[in-house]
Amino acid sequence: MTSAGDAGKTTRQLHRERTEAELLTIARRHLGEVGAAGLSLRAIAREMGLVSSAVYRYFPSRDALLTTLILEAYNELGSHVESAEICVDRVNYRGRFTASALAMREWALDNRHRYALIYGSPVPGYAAPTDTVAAAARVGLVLVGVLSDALRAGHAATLTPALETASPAVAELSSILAAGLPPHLLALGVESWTRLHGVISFEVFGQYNRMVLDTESFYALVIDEVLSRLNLPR
Amino acid sequence: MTSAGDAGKTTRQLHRERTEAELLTIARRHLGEVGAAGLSLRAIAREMGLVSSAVYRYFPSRDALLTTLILEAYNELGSHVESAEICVDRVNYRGRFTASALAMREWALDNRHRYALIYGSPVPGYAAPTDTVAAAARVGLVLVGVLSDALRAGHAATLTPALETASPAVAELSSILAAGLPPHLLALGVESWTRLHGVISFEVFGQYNRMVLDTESFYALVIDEVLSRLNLPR
DNA sequence: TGTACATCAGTGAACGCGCGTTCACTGATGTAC
DNA sequence: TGTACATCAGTGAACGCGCGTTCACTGATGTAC
Repeated sequence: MTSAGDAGKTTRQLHRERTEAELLTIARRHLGEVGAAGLSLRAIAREMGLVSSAVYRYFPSRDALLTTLILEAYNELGSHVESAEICVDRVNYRGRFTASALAMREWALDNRHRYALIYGSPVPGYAAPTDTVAAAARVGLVLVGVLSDALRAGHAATLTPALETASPAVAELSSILAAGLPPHLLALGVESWTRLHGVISFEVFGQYNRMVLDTESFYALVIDEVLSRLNLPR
Repeated sequence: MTSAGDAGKTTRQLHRERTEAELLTIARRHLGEVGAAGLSLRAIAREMGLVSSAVYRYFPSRDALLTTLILEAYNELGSHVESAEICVDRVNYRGRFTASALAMREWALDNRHRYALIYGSPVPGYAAPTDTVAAAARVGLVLVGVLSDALRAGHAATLTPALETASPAVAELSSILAAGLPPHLLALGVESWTRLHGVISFEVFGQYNRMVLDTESFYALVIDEVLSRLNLPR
């Protein structure tokens, strides 16, 4: 039970950390079963064998718990994608993009309710704090990073006239995300990310029922389409 | 208050129809204020000045009411897009596609909660009946119809090798949607639709906050990208 | 090492709320003769 | 046109449920001397 980071911690601290972790584990599972709107502090407490008010020693309110879960979901998705991408040879741009895209879908399918939590309809009555922005941007950063590296290596996507004129639409992003990437490429990156998200959300939310039979190969097809638009070298 | 279709109807029937319509109007507004998960029969009855049990004379359960609202939303979105597309000169394929795409976004922004209802996270505890499929397909049908007409006029999108081999992924659709359209074009159509949806859902659900500044021109850019992929004649 | 006090995780009862759904009923509207 | 019966929209009370949050409390753990 004791791990490296436990040194110098009191019994109380260790206990608190373990309880909080267990609380989150159960919350995560409940989220997967009933969805965000149905997530109940009392139900979580009940399952832990705690009285409902005890949960308030760990989270000041239901909203605070939700915020934690949302941040966690963004970060887990982010690191899932990051660690898939990092395994690919740096100069294999297509491979890096493909690995990222596949990791996105994989995480979404394994964590449908959590994907819904962060990308689906906003939870009624819940207002997301602004500090989720950085966590939310991680996936986008990975994709844009590939484009950025490819560009530095001399591989650029074809620019259409519309792309050049409309590019200021995503201007503000450049400061947050990827300094040095020209705005039209950034716009293309955001659009590519959106394309992947669109397919995933249609699949996860059941819109492809009785429409797209083999969602996996359809996703592969979309990746292929995106790659050829981005003109990444083979 | 009396309309053309009222002929031969009894006072009771007329009253019932008016009450049901008012019920739905209020339900629609509540949906826009609290979202699907928070929609409450009691709150609707309260606002109508009815006792809560009276609602059961009109809808056998909360789920039945939700189903009606969902069907209604699909059909309204569907006819909104259809009537935008029908106004464009038949041989102006780009115009027809653009008009449809703009109508999709327009409806979504004017009906954010209803868009969430049909395309967002599934409502917890609610199981959608299968008869929504036809209503859900209407938007897709419009887009695919444009492609189909363009093809008949001799304009076809470029096929990539991946597109040809992966095409069976959407095979079943062909029977439902557009007989006569080759599967790869159908796949491209579904992908185009998904692209539009991806952008709209990111915008409606707030993912573009602090990322895409001018969502309207970004959407225009995406339409442009999709059009050039589809190779529709100018 | 031992004692006195401070911290704080967890308790249990309570507040006040809203929800979906059932059921026996009343009284107005509709229908058959 | 008038009467007798059937239909059915709306009532009001009730059932049983779950929820988030507050609050004074107990008792174990931690800390300062």
